[in-house]
Amino acid sequence: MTREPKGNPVVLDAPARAVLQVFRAKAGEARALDQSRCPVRDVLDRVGDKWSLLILIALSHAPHRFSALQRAVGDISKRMLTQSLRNLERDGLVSRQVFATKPPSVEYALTAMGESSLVPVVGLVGWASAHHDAIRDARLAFDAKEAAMA
Amino acid sequence: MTREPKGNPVVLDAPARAVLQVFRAKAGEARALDQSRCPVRDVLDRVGDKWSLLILIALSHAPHRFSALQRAVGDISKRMLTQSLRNLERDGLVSRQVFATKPPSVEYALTAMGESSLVPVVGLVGWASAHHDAIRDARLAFDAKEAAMA
DNA sequence: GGGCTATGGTCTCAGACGTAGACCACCAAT
DNA sequence: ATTGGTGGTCTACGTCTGAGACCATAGCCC
Repeated sequence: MTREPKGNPVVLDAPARAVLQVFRAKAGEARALDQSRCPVRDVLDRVGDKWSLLILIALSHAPHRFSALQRAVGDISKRMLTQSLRNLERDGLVSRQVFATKPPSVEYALTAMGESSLVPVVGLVGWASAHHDAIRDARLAFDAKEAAMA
Repeated sequence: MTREPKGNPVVLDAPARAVLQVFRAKAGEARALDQSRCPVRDVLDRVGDKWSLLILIALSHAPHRFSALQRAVGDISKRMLTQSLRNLERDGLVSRQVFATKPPSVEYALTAMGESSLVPVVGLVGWASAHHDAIRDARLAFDAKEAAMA
């Protein structure tokens, strides 16, 4: 026992499993070849970045200028906004265009690739919003159990 | 020009856009109500964590013991592994089971919710692996342009 | 003119956070 | 007795983040 095969149905469909297999293969191969230079992992690092997703989502609505973007995201510092935008621009997800107005303004917009990244992102957001109640409950239960321990 | 409406076709389908709308609504409402306590955002924080995704993916193959997990992920420190596992467990994505063997062993496995999280995760991984060539090229181009500036 | 706004950033500094590695207690095999 | 393997914790160090000052420029108001 303690090892009973769980009865819950497989959640992943065939294409999802296929993608996972591809990922495992790439991860393994990359690790074998060149430790820590797995391409999928570094892309994930960027997408997984706290601010990048938020910026992408803000830009999904419309192009934004620097300070409009800062206001849209809410609690991001200029420093991190600059840095995240640089990374996003470097990765080709966001375009930067300077307008030679008196105080020069800069407009950031999603590129085609940036827009395409929204597809998996909304998947994630959808999952998150579908499960955040369950997660909150799990956290409460966990914290209660932990408090009981102490 | 510099402002021509881009001709690229809309990438998001209707359900995706709907999810995005929901996210924007939640984000806005949460920010209005209680700055920085947006539920979607904190779930995203966890999923977006560098190690959580890797752990989830490792566990998707089979349950792992602590040190097996560390070997599977590769370059994670015990400290971060412990911490990430605690968070994942707290959120109800991963279960922890202790076996009273002579050196007690601990087995971590995905819960049903953890498995369900793989669906959006593979979406992300799929996107990443589909685009990492383009991203690598974009980075090269960006770095070259930057070097030319200097 | 002096101060205020707003533009897009950069710079600095303190503090939070991640990492590597030692260490612990236990047991089996050598 | 040493070595290795179990799951962690603890500490010391270094990196990264966030808040805010600062820059140059051009209105605007008084």
